[in-house]
Amino acid sequence: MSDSKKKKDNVTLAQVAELAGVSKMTASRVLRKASGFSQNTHDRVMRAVEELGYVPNRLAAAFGSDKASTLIGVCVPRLTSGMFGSVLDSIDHTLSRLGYQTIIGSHEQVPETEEAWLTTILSWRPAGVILSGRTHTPTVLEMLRDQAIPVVEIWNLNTSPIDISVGFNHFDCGHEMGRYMVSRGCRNVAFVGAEANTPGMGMVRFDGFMEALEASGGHLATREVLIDRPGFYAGYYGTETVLSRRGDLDGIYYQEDNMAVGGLFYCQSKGLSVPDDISIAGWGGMEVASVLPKRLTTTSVATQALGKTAAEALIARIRGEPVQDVIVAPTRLVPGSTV
Amino acid sequence: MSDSKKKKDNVTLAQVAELAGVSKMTASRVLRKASGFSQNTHDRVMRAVEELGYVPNRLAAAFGSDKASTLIGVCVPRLTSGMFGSVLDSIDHTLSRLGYQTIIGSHEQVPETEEAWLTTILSWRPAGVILSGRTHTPTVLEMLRDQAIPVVEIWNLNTSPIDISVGFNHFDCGHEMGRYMVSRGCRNVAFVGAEANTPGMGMVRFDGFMEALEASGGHLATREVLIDRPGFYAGYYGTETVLSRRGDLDGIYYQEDNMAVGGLFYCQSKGLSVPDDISIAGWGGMEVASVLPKRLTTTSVATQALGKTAAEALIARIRGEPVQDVIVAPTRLVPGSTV
DNA sequence: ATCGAATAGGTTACCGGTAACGCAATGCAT
DNA sequence: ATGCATTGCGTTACCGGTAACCTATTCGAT
Repeated sequence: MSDSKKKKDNVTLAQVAELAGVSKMTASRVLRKASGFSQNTHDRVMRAVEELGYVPNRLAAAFGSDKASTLIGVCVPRLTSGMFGSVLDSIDHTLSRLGYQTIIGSHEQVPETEEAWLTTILSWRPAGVILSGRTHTPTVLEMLRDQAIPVVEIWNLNTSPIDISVGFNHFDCGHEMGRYMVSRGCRNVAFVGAEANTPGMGMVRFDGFMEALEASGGHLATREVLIDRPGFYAGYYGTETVLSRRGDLDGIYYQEDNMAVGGLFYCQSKGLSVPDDISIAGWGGMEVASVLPKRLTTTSVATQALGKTAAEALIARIRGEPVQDVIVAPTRLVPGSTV
Repeated sequence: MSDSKKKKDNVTLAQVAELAGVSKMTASRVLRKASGFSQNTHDRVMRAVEELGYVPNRLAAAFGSDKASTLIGVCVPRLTSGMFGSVLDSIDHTLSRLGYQTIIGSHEQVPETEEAWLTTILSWRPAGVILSGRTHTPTVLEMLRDQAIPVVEIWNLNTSPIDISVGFNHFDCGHEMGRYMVSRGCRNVAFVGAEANTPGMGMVRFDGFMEALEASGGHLATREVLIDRPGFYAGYYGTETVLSRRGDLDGIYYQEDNMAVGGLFYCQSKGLSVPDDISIAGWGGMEVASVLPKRLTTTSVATQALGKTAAEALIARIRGEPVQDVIVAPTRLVPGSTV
């Protein structure tokens, strides 16, 4: 149908302009919906675009103007996690709806990996970046300052953000769960976490948890933070460890739900009754928590809302609209039947 | 420390060249590790880069040469799935290691969404794209042909790919599981799937499963394909449906593991014994399958290998190295204790 | 009728790299 | 000593848009 050979030479704006009988600049104005053209001109340009099958070259646009970039860098701890997957999904949908494209990266909780990623991404002159966590290398801070680029830090609440922060209050999550577990009769509890070498926000929840325990009469009997990534396995084996260490536990708080589920199955395999013999609580409100024979007691977190809010805040800042600097994404303790 | 003001004017290659006492072109050659410079020149340029803190502008490079783009577009069905998350993670790591950046998108199994994404992405003149599934709109095919851009289709095996295909043999997966279930005594089985409106590869597995059933003496009693996305919930309620429809089932094959786990819990809640009363099998080899009280019978699939292979094949093609057109990623039936 | 502002559109220069080409100096075989 | 290939490096043009600036027309108000 079309006259495409091996590799069709891309149609340029100049060709569109020529066919429409206007200058490049006018065609550019029409396509960017800027002002300064008549309805008649608009129609002629659009017809030419249609006829030639013009595909704009954003590379050229972004290069020529440095305001025209619609690239957003997003760096999360890992892509394999359902939680971050959900956040990323939400970010990408929102950005895409607003006309931006997402370049991703994962830092695996290592600040130097984030730095390497940022160095590369900045060479694409993105319109903004979304980082996660609040641990950044000095170089990262310096680069972001030098580029004066909009930044959103997500996941954790950060009261003095680089630019904008949208996150959960992990401390409060842990605190609330601590109080709840004590109120349900837990006295001798353990914490099971993961990623000991590169602690993420799980440790902040632990801090809140500890504070609540101490304030309300509970006691941290032991804790086990595995080197592995959080997940079912880690929860399973972490539970084995803490139980073998202390036989008198009456509750375990896990870094997140998958670990809690792993723990739940471990307890089940040992004939321990939950919550009669031992209570179990997680964090995240992952889907699996709700189809278990016993609904897992957990903190449900709004990952979709977090992503959407973060993306919208970033674009608002890019467009120069007013934005709140610190936004707390909602979390909610959901009592199940495991505490 | 540095003299950064509000917004540091970016250091350009010209400044680097001037400081090194060479021409822009020579500096460019050094940085691209092209040939045509002496060791002495190389050192001087590198010292100038160091001193000025030069950050290359890939936008300009990619724009000026159209061979220099290191942007790769990757479009998956969804980002929230652990399986696709794992593939994406693997792709991103591999691309990053090879010096490329990943722009993502998700199409939710709707070809038109993929088309819209591709249109946008092509305006960035990427070095290549990775798509998933084999359902593409005619416009997508035309655009890819016109741009003559390297393409890898992942996830499903495709014997006549647009360019390169790296995928699982879903048909064989289903076929193998069908034979296995019959060999373990299943006769009257059901299939529970998801995404009825936009079927993905789960349906191909079903086709293979059916063929095996018919060939080996089994019988498909009923099937339920939910509108929802695959997941624990969908599996739970899908199981309720097929069991209420047919009380005489002795086996259920699920589109994937999370659904199977949901089904397992449903059976458990109804006092059905697995596998004595009913057998359950999934697909995917997700982590949760191995910490369950009963190890789920499933097909383990190499998502990491799939991603890595796909990324490597794409880059090889971009670099003009020889590549196999059709690559099958390994899958393996893993007997558990649920069949 | 006159004037200033608003509107429509063109011209020029430039963003920061890279490809293509050219040329001098060097090395090596005859 | 001569011829020729190789190496090292500079010059020029260009990629495809956009910003900044400028001109000509139109229009309403005085």
